[in-house]
Amino acid sequence: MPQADPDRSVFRAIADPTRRAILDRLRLGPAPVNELAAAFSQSRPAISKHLRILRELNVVSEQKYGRERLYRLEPAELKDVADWILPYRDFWQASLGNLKSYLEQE
Amino acid sequence: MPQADPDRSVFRAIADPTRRAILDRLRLGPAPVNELAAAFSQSRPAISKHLRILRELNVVSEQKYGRERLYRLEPAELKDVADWILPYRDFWQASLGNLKSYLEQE
DNA sequence: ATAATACGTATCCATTTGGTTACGTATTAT
DNA sequence: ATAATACGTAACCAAATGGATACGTATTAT
Repeated sequence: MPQADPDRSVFRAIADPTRRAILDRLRLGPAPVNELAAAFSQSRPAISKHLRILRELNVVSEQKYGRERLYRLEPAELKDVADWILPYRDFWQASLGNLKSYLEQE
Repeated sequence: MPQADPDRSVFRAIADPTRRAILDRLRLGPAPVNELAAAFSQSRPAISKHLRILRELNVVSEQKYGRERLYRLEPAELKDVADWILPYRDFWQASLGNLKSYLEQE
């Protein structure tokens, strides 16, 4: 039984590098699909599919303006990622601390 | 031409919920494979495959102790996730701020 | 020496993923 | 009215993913 429940979390949204790049672009401000697609060496429908996933996982929202669709960053769900990663912070800070004291031994 | 370059980033490591759970467990301390596998309703080889991916993406390390393999969290790569998510923080804080002032208008 | 344990790996399989081209539709330009 | 633009979606496809079972090997227990 391969995979009963497909992952609906925001982690799937950011798993793909193209989708991360789209989000990075949207951080600068809303953009229509064509502008987003122009930045990648992929077909526009491919970008549309990525946008659909981002939409369904509520990481972006869409607004119709004439024949364009403005895509806008909806960062609320991304907070889940930040929340998940947070407890790990102590670990790499500890490691960096160890490295620091190791270097200072020289 | 579907996908020239497979994603080797840490984002792939944390894309799968089982792997995130493994990492969460390892935050409490190193563990042998059987203990990790016991926590999931998956076969041990399935967990071994997840561990291999986590190993290859340098999110965990393996150390042989007798016939056991101790897996340990290696959080350095996870910092990339934290670094990536960081700039988005301003956005959801802004949204929460807006909500707050909206509520205070009442 | 033999059996049991703790793994990793090989093989196989169904599903998902991420891409493509072809096409349909709403909106704007001519 | 007709053409062009800006999309979304459908159909299709190869590769990747995540699972299972079967098996091999090193280590420990008997």
